[in-house]
Amino acid sequence: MPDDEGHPNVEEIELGPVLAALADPLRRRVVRELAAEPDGAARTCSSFGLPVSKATVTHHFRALREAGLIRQVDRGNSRMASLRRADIEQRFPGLLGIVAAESEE
Amino acid sequence: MPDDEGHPNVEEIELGPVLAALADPLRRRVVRELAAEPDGAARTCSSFGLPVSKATVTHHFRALREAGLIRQVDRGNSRMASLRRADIEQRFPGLLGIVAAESEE
DNA sequence: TGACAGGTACGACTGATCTCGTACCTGCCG
DNA sequence: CGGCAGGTACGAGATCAGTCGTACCTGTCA
Repeated sequence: MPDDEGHPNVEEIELGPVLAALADPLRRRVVRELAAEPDGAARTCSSFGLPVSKATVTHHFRALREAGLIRQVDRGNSRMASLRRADIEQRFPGLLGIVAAESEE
Repeated sequence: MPDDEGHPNVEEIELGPVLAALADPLRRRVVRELAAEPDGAARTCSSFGLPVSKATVTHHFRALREAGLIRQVDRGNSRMASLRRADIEQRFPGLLGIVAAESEE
């Protein structure tokens, strides 16, 4: 099963890119908010209210998607992002919990 | 209790710098090798045989030290590095296990 | 149909990061 | 003492990452 539009499949998720993606505070915030929602929840990119331009938002979501942290699917007008919770938990158990436990600053 | 020579104390260890430090494969390798040794084990910087110059080795060990991942103490001629296992485990439980579980490539 | 909102693509700028060479300091040992 | 090995400091080069503006595409909705 090949990659679907830049989404690595589970066994292709590498620790290096994942940690690099999570090194950015804005991306960590996205993951944290998604982790706080019920499993499978999907939100639009713009619903996070990131304090950067649209182009930069796209850039950050691509980083998350290519690292394998989120899945993005087109739904009509927008593109919904959801956390790949089970996949990440399978590859790196506990990692999501560490990110989710970080407090806002 | 102030920082000791660039070593943050436990409550000052932040997730961002830690993840940024671990995003580099060379630094992850150092942490992995230290994690594989008995607790408290100390090794010289050069004993890891990193495939980079001395100056670059110093750079990477500073990144690890300032993130709070290792502790470096002068011992005569050399500077011994040891993993801050308990400190990291207290702040981010499971993180070391994730890094240690990564296989060589 | 036309306007608009959500996203993407591209190019550009800026600052950080990785890398190195060189110079230098400090113990150890012959 | 003199050399050497382990590390650091500094400066430089190259590459990468975060940011933006602009242009553009695509559904939705009045």
